Amino acid sequence: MNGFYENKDYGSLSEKVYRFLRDGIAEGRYQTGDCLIEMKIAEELGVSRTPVREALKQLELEDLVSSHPNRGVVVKSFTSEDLQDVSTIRHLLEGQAAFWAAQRVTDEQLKELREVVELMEFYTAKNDIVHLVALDTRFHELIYEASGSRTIRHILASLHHNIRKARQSSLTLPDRAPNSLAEHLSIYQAIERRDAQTAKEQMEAHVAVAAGNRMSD
Amino acid sequence: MNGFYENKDYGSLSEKVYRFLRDGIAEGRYQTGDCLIEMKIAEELGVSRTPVREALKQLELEDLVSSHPNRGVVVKSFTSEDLQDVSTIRHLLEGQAAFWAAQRVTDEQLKELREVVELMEFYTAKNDIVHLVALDTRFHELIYEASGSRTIRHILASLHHNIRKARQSSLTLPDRAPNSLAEHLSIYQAIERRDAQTAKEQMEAHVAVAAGNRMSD
DNA sequence: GATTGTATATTTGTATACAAACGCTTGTAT
DNA sequence: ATACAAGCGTTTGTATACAAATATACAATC
Repeated sequence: MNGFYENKDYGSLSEKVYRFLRDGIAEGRYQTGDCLIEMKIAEELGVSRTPVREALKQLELEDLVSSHPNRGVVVKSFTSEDLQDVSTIRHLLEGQAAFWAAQRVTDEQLKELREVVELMEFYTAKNDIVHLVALDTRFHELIYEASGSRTIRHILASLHHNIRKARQSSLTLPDRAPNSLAEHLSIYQAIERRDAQTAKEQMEAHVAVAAGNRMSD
Repeated sequence: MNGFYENKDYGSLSEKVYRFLRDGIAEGRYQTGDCLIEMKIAEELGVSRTPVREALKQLELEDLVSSHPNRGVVVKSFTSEDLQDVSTIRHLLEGQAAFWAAQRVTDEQLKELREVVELMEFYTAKNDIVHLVALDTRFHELIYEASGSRTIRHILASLHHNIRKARQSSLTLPDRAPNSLAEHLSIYQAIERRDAQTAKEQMEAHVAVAAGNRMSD
């Protein structure tokens, strides 16, 4: 099958279609320039056009596809310059998120962050890349959360998908894990002692390195 | 009437409904916490639920409303902290946009920018606030354009609506016009001589002041 | 009196039917 | 042969009908 029904079955059909298409674009199953026809997708997935339309609308607002009126939607292209720009923007925003997180983090959030870092130490020792990637994502999400800024969370979540697509061909480099751990630890420690400026600088350095060799998410 | 049919009649119905609701939220016609019921809006506007759904979906993705499953969508609240955060984020991104604009601007775009600044001089002398506000918006949009970054344009356009809503009660201060002109001129000059760092700094200063007393858009 | 179960109303989620717009092909006239 | 127009097929845009989910009100039972 096409994997559609293997999705978790929580969420509405629109949600499922959305995830199916979004992942399809990120994984390259839908290529740049491909035309996404509502009817075809609906038939393939065994649903009606309505949830497909909603999914396409969402993709359009996330800038992953562009809709030509009465002509269909096509998968947008991402130049390497686009990717570069997204990295820079993420650099700016992640730094600011860390800054705010240091100022606004709650004890509960700090505890969660600490746990993530400790797990990172554990899996780094075992060189377990799969878990480390998941923990990295979790670490960053916790910081967005701790920043207390709805807007920054919103923007970074939206950028996430662009990054995924842009990154489909550039592979993860595993060797960076130990360095990555040290960086995460520095960020955590700065936040723990409420040192906003340092937290920001450490995060900027971390994102800059990650952007350079495409490791963390 | 409710003003819906006074909209320009280009664009689809969904577009028109979207603009109607978005402006309604920005202008306070829909208050924080209000429930937006598809059927009611559809009846009020004399359209079916389908375009209303699309409009609500878009508003949700712009973070202006939140949708509770099977309960309806409600207009989100904006705390003063949210507004503060949006200003900071805008500060960062506008600075970066100016930086890139200085590096990437085309002669054609430079000419347009110059024309806008000259018009600003003209209307500042006449103290014509209405035209100045429009020109200010135009100036910033041209810089987004010149930055060549699709992503930054996308994010800033989206923030624009949040800012509009958050700002509904804080009025425009007219006295700043002469200072504002000088700031725009400095930014333009830095871009003209391709001085990216200065363009960025000037823009950041400009946005910071504007955020402080709510003048420019 | 409090709690729980059921019926009902409200609202969203999805499917389908129909209309309008656009591109493309084909046919005809010059 | 080429230019232009008419017709057809494809695809989106919109309306409507129906199904599913949830809250609410009310009654029954403990």
